[in-house]
Amino acid sequence: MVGVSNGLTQARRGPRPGGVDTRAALLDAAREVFAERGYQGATMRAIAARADVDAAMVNHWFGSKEGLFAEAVMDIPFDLDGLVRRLLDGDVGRLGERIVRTFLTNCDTAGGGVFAALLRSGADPGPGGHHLHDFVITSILAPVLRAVGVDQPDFRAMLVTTQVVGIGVVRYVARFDQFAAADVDRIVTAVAPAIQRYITGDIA
Amino acid sequence: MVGVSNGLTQARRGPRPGGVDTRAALLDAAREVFAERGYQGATMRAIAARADVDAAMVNHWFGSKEGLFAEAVMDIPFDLDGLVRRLLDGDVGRLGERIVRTFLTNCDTAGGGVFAALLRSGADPGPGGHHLHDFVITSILAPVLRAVGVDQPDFRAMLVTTQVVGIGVVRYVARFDQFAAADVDRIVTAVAPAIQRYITGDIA
DNA sequence: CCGGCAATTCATCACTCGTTGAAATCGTCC
DNA sequence: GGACGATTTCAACGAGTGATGAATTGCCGG
Repeated sequence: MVGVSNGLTQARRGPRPGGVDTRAALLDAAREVFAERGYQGATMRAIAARADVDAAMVNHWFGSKEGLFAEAVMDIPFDLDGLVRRLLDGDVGRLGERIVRTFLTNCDTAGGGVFAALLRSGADPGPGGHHLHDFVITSILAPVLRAVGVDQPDFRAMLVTTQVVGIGVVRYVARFDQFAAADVDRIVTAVAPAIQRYITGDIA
Repeated sequence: MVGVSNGLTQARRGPRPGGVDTRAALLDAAREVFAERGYQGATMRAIAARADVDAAMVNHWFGSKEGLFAEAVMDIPFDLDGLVRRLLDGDVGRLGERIVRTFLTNCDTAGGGVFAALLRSGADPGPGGHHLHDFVITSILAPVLRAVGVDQPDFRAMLVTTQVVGIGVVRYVARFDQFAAADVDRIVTAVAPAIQRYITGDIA
């Protein structure tokens, strides 16, 4: 292919008119492609093509493919403290419900692709190998479970993780029809009691 | 690298003495590497190296990388009917326990790598994209749930899948330490009631 | 109006991938 | 024991990868 947006004539070099934000376009495209194809499967050329830009821009703006991945997927500007606080704010007996609902609504709106990218690439060798653990458990669930003050907080956090990650895989990665299309409330109703039991129930 | 087993001298061509089964060695190596690296990440050269054999043997015995994957991972000689029958044999009230235990013991012994390979490669673009669904749901859980005779069998099967797949991801793919090392009985005790509720409990 | 800086594209490099065909070697049957 | 077929390794190809450096262009301060 000769150009990027046009296959016949060569695209003009130099800055683009209209002050378009190439960096941001690359970040968006990267999240999409990483979510669809995983870290290895996402080629820089495919990402650049989706951003309608030359592949060399990845190196120009992020230094390397790994740098782009770090900024697009792992460097989530997330208010972790606020999230933990919101989860803990309310009846402990309904914490399970808040966790599922928060997870689903967050992923359904903005971060759906981010979770898929994180998980898909967590299964890849490459950067971000253990960031799923750091993110889900170390940063969120373990603090929450500790604050609740139950026994075996780490094992309980792990149990909650299995259920939440399982939902994420089925809904956002594998995209099993019936579950990917299911209503958030329906899933919350069905799953929340199971998670609640992992948090405050008898598991030993 | 010059040879395969020896970096200095060239390995002798022609059949190997002692009637070693190259095909089987390749299948075993393929299951391992596919499980570790996913479909794209597993290179034919890496698989062949683990089987201590030249990469061209993959094409000789299986035609292509995809053929090897199909036979090594997807073509599991599994007694599905027998599995379904064993699950249904016994108290319905303890079906959840049987499902988790069967899943864990099967994966811990032989098929651990197979599940990881199936899931990792299910997240890859490549062959075997929807075989996770066909295997877990269509072939196993949906028939079981239908035989039990509850309402919403498909949705219940989906819920069970989320929990089982989540355990599989955390234990065999992401390998979170605490859960990968956990005792089977401990996990069964903690998780079985949740799955049992998905099967026979109130979820709507 | 012009000089420099930043942004963008192009051409290309070295490397790895899956695949292929030929050469070499072993086992077996007559 | 000699020929033939099956098995194995080797060398190479074409495509695609991430990365790099030069060439080109627009924008902004003087």
